[in-house]
Amino acid sequence: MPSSDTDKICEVVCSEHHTDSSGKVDPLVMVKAQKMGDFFNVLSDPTRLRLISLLAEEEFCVCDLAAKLEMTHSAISHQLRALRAARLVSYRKLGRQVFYRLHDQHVVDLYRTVHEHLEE
Amino acid sequence: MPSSDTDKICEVVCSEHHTDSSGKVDPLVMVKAQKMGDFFNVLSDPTRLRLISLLAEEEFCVCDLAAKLEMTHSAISHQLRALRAARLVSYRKLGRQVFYRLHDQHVVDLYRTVHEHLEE
DNA sequence: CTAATATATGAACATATACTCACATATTTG
DNA sequence: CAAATATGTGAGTATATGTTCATATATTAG
Repeated sequence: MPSSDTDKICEVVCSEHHTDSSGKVDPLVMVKAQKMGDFFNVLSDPTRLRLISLLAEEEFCVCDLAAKLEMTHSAISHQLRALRAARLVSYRKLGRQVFYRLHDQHVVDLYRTVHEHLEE
Repeated sequence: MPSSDTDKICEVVCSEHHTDSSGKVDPLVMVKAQKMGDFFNVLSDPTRLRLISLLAEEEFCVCDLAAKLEMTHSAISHQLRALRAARLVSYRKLGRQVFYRLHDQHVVDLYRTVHEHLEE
């Protein structure tokens, strides 16, 4: 809860330093901030990013993804589930294998943009 | 730990379906994946995204940011600390106030790109 | 059919984290 | 000086989450 006795807001003073009158700028509404946060959250895990880095090159089955990341099938499957829920990957079944690929190019673009940004 | 008794990897079968020989594609190395994850993690919180949405428009002091988000000064200060640590914001002191602004345009671009992407 | 393989998933556990609370620091005001 | 204001921060708590483990489902091999 905001505005307790020991936590008052400064009403007039701060705003006087602003360019416009006072409150023309509004923050992103909560529901949109939440959705945007959820999206970034999917990309905040190293394992999921490594999966994306592989799928950015070609299609892979769960088995190979687990082998390349040297992690258990279970761990990989759980993360692929998260990527599926975020609609970041698609898949096709072939026998008992399931091949995953990136859902569209947009994620790759975002991935590469940030990847380059961090090369400094 | 991978490759327990109940968690063997399929060595040959899966790779035969691939275009190239087998293992030409390598995942993002752990240390880079971690750094990239850390970066996205900063953007995964709704409060921090709302702060960024405000700072994308103009400079604000902590007091006004707290007022606009209807949150305590403490909560805002904690999140600004995270944004500072990630070098996403800069600040200048003016008397007892501290005015924050986005460190560069790159974050704004990323923010707007994803914002538009989610408008579907 | 049974056995083996490939993947999916719920529960449990350990870790990370966002907020509150209390308090510290710094600056201005009286 | 003391009081008020603006911000920063450590500790505690509640929640979220990534992995392991056990198990379930589905497909293929024998």
